[in-house]
Amino acid sequence: MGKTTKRDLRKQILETCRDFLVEEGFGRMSMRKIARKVGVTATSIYLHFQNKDELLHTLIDETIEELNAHLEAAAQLKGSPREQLLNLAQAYVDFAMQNPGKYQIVYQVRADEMGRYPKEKFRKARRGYKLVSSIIRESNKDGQIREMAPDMAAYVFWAQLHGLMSVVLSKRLDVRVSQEAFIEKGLAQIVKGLGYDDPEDCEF
Amino acid sequence: MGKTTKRDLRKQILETCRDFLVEEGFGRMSMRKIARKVGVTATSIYLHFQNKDELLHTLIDETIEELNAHLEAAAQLKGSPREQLLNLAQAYVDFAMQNPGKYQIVYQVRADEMGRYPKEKFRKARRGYKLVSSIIRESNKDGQIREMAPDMAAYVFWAQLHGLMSVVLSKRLDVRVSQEAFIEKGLAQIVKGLGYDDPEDCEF
Amino acid sequence: MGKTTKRDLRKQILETCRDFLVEEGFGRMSMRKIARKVGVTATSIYLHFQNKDELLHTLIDETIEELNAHLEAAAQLKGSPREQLLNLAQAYVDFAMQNPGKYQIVYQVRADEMGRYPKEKFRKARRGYKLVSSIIRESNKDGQIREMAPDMAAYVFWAQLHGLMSVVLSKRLDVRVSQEAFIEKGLAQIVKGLGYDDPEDCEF
Amino acid sequence: MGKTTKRDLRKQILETCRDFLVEEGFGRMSMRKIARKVGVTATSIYLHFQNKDELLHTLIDETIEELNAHLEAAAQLKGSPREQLLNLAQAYVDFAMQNPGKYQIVYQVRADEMGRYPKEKFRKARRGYKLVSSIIRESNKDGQIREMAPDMAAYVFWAQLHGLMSVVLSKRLDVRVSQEAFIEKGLAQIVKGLGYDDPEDCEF
DNA sequence: AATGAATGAGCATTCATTCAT
DNA sequence: TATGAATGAATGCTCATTCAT
Repeated sequence: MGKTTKRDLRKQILETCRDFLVEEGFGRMSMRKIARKVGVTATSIYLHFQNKDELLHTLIDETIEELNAHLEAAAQLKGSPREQLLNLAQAYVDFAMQNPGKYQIVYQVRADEMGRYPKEKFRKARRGYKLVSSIIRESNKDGQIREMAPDMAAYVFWAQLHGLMSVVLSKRLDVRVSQEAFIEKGLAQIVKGLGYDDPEDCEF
Repeated sequence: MGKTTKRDLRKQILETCRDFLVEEGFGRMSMRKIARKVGVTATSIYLHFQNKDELLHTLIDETIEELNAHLEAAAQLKGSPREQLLNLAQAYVDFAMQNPGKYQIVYQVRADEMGRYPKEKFRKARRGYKLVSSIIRESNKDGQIREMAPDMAAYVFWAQLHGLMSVVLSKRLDVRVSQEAFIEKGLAQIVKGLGYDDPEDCEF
Repeated sequence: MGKTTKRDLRKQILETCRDFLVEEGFGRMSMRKIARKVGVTATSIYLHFQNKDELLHTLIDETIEELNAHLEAAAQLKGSPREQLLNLAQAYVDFAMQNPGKYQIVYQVRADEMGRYPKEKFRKARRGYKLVSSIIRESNKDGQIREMAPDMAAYVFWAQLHGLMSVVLSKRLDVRVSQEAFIEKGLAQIVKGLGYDDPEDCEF
Repeated sequence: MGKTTKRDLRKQILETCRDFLVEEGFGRMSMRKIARKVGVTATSIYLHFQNKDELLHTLIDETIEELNAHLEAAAQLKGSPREQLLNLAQAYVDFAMQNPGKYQIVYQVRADEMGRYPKEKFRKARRGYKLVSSIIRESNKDGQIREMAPDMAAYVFWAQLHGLMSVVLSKRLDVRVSQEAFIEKGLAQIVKGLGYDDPEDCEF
């Protein structure tokens, strides 16, 4: 059991790093602070990560992987195109709300603050786009919606979603407004913007 | 005129500060660097700003003011509610595209990175919400749209808009996608999400 | 008077740096040690020198300048070519014996230890060569010696002289051997090697 | 054979240590770097050497032994005293040119950089002096030269030789000057300085 | 309104070494 | 004979800030 706890130093470091990154931002995160919080010498971090950059990149990589897994799981669920879109969006929202730290690392930490993080890697985070654009294409065939630029529409879809989460997580939302209602309304407007009629809206 | 240039030290500091903030991120901005670039001693900054935080807060304050002025100017323009909304959105987009640095200071610099920036001040940035929600209310009367939660809809409107700009400015948009087309499509989906039919779409 | 002492911080740093360089070698010399010995914070050094390299280069530059001045002063003295050579050599020896630290900085600190010290600068230390080779050329005209390669002979002359000082200063000379006698004998052998007969040796 | 390679770890360490010492200087040599290059853990070095100092001292010891062996081999060669001296000098030069690293470890690495290397050990490097002084004594009997202080002359001889090699190996020799010619001329001047006439010079 | 000198705290990183395995 | 995890001290350097001038 001593083993179990000790062996997880690597994991502990990553988690503590994430905490600092989210709570204090990249600029104020430091190897020493992480070490202090974890309870080891700063030197020990270097036994697990070559340097600050590598630590950071590992963090980003693993988090992107995790988010992608979430989205892909949601993509398995069946339903009408509109439902499928909402499933995806909901998975995204859930991930963000349940792991705000992780979400912010993938989407909000400023690119240049990320040091020399290889730009292409961020593109892995784009896996979601394809899922959405293929659903839209599907809907086109059905005739349910008429979307001439499905890829672009998919980009817009994610950007809008990101806008919602960004406002919620950065705590810039008016405190008198319910987060849940805001998100629900947001999702509705987003799919409506894509051309899907709200079934309740036009029920006759 | 030697005077004129000298007198502007305060302004120069603010501008240089903004440059660093945008180009290198909060973490790498420093009083010394600002001073060096401006051509004065670091000490001199303290004659104009009590400390780093105050400098930063001033910067944010002034930038929010400027953005608000832009939006209010756009709100003066006449037109149908849909046109008015698009005018506002366009003003916002223009400001962001023409002053990406300023935009990022108001909307993207992470709250906690901003040091101890008083949270309420960010709410000044919300003046835009009211403009939008009153337009929506107007439309409701017209019967053009039927929106039961105009305030919430306004919040979503801005969040989505912010999502678009955020993706564009953080350079996470796929390079093969035209920024202009993306923004145009985005605006279209946003207003459509609010219930305004695209006049070209369903014109007969 | 407080002034006088304070203002000399730059000089103090240079001298302390030299001490460490000579006593402990480049590798063990450190900004912090210098600062501690001088009685200031390490940071203060950076008010006078941009970084460790610049401090080092300044030290080398100034020391080379000083040695050159010594040699040039000696070159003014009149006398037979042999005497002139001995004057130069003696000036060199005197400088080395009186300022062992400075001497070692110019001639013994390993080139690559010197960090990125621009190679050409070391060539300034060669000013002595020209003085010697011109004396040799002079002697050739006199017929006193017959030296077909005066430049090369000058190089050898200095190298031998450096060999002598190097042995003395690195304390590798047998302690039972008198330094003065060693140097005197050394100078004699060196000029003899150039072809100048020792006047006392073969006087009739 | 796997064994053979493994068993040589001690030797590999010594050699890698020498490489670093020569290429990067004492200051930049480190146990970790050696270990990394050799392909073992830093800890492993401690199985062969008590600490950094012992590793260093072993290196010096062995290298001095090797140089001495070279000189003694050269001392076996027959010939006139002048030839014998030149043989010795040539052996020294050859060793230095073929093993610049080893040479520098014995003669150029600064004494105090060597940590607490016991000073007396350097005296073993003096074995060459005796060889030279006995040759000079021999010449005195022949009447070929008249040298009243053979020991001192021998010291000077080696110091001059060291001066030559030092200039060559520290790359302070003007690049336009041929190393070979420089050394040849140097040797000639050195023996001439001892009183041996150059046979070609005064052959009739 | 501005400077120059100084500080103390912090940072990323490297190092020699130890210890349990 | 070797490793992996850990440490404590050190290094070069930057930073925000203060103070006397």
